[in-house]
Amino acid sequence: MEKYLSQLNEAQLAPTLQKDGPMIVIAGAGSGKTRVLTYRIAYLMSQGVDAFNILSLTFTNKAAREMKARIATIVGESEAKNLWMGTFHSVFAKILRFEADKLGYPSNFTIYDTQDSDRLIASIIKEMNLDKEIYKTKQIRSRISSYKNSLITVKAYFQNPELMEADKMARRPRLGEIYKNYVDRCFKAGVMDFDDLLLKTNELLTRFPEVLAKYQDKFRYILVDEYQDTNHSQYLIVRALSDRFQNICVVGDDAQSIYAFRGANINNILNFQKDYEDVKLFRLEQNYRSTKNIVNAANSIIDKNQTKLDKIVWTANDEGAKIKVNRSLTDGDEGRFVASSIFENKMQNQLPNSDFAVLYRTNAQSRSIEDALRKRDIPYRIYGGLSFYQRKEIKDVLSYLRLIINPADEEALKRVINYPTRGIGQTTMDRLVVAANGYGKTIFEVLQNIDKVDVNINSGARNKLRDFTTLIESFQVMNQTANAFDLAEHVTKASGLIRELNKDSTPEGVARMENIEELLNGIKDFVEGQKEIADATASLAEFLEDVALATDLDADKGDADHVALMTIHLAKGLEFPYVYIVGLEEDLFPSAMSMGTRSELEEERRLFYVALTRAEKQAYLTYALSRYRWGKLIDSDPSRFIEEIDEQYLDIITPIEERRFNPMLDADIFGDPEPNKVRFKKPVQPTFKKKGAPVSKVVKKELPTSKNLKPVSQTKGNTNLFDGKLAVGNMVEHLRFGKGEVLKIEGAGGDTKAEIKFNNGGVKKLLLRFAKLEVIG
DNA sequence: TAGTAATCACTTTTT
DNA sequence: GTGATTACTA
Repeated sequence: MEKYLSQLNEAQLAPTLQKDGPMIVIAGAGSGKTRVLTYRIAYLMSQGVDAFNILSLTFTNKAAREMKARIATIVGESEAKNLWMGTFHSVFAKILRFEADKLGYPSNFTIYDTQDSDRLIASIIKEMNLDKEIYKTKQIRSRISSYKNSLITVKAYFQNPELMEADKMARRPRLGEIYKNYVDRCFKAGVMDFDDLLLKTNELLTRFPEVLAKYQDKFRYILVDEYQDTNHSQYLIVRALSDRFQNICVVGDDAQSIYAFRGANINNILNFQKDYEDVKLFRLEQNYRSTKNIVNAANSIIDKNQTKLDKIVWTANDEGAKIKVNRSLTDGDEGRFVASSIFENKMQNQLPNSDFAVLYRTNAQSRSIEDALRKRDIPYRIYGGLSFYQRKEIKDVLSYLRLIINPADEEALKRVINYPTRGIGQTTMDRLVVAANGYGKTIFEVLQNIDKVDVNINSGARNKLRDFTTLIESFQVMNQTANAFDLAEHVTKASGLIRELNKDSTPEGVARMENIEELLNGIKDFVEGQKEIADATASLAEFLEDVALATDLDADKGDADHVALMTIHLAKGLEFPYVYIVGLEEDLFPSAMSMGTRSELEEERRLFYVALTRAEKQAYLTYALSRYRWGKLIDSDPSRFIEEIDEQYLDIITPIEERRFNPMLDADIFGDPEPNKVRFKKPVQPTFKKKGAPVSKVVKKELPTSKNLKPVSQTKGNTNLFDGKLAVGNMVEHLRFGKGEVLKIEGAGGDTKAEIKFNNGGVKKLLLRFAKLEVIG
């Protein structure tokens, strides 16, 4: 232990050795807080505290795993294993599973993700015959979510005239009813959503004093990381559990509070000292991560915020290079700048790809960066966005598995009952829902008694329903004996999922197939790791829980060498030698939706602070003068955040100036006489004739108004794919090159080349890649 | 009911 | 620029 403690500086050592009592560590960015947490836990154990009595709540499961591994090297694997470590959601899901019967839930409850919640809310709104223009699913979901996070139950809602009045004013008087129906349906389905995992934990701890006492006694030492991002519900859990022994250690940085939108309450950290008696306060202010330039620049930004704790972050590191600021014409140029800059830095300094990260405000921004990196053959990985487990094909498999574990799971059932198609249509489904609601039973129970219940379903459909029920029941039988992997593999085959996917030989279809294989491999790994657990049901349920609560970062195997692309939110807690913060434009960052109030803007500013402090050696800030947003080219101004940085830390590659028409900069690369006008205000949706027409037959048609082309398939939304790849519909807006004639098309698939003669006389050679066109000649 | 085409809704961030 | 939903047709 001694030799580890000697690695800490004085400021880090003090909180590490503070064994008992309430304490708060205000830890500036890059000040080694993870190290303090890790060593503090190891120290506690060396002082005789039993690992079983320590609860450590982290922000991601990955962080928990890494910390645990580190502790294991100090105190030994077998002891470290006994620590309770993980996110709030995963730790309390485990406890809830154990105590489920007290709250009337089955211990095999399944978890609804946001998409499941949305679908359920949408169907409730439909069943209630409400106007979906007024009752917007996502808005309703977010209302319900914030009620839950503030511990406003349905009952509390109806006892609170103010809330009801507020919803009435918002023209949604029946929101309470939707809330009630939603909660009832989840309960009946034996399902919890993300917020329930916290809400129900609170309910458990308040309603059952003996349960509270049990866990208070168990978790004698509690540590909470990223305390600035806890919401009210989490706050109450921590308070309740730590109430008896008061051995509570919270770590955080108010300057990095960036989750207010999901209910995080910055006051939790600001007021911690008022919540407990004799709170010891520690500050970690020395930054070990970044250069002086970066640290000072970051300080100069956060200074603009009014709400903050006193803290001076400093560093003894080198001065370092100034922060480079780059302006581009378009988002495409911005991507190319980032890619070539990464390329140059890599070459000059012989660096691995993993030294680089590109951070952005919104997931949608990844595309232009991706395209540019791909062109330069720089390996990258996108984190977040649509995570692996949210992909359609994966959710389909998981839904089968969920249904096996918990046949009451309504959303899982709705998802798979007719996929692959079995002739069970919307009408049948609607009647089943009506029957289930009428009998107060779950849909699956209705299915199991389909011959005894009174439903208006003809015998053909009945047979199909019976087949489906039998199929699921056979899976359930298999689940009694088989392990999760064998079962899952059997399910993908017996359900017809594999057959369905095999029909699709497009690259996307193949990718979906590979994803399923990857999922099966994941289950296999999980099973191997769970060998000691005899109960197969428990292990499948546990796998599903892990999956439901996994973050995209958790899935990172960390082996491949790639550039990381992610939102700033996801980058919290990470660090990279080279960081590119892109899209620094007004309305994008700060987001147009967060400029209404000072507190919103301050949160955006903290977000920028987080982004900048990820960089160790060099930071780049980039912005574009115009950018494609929701398919249209939009002009943009540089972000105010760039100007807020003290100039002395910046190296402006391109001057910051207001966006004005500038013939030098704005000259249209396609020779468009009216460069500032978007030619086609509304994209013309070409309609096509004759399916599967060979390329050679149709290339002479006029773009984009041609009525004579026929897309081979519509694989995604309104992207009309022509002969696999040519996106005629997109071409109109994307290149705004006006009408023209296709002279020649060479090749097919991802590398199709097309030569197009435009009506203004120009001839361009285009490369079609990933349903996008790029000018190559 | 299944399959295809058109339209909608989204873009703030996530457990 | 795209996935999801809805509308239409066979």
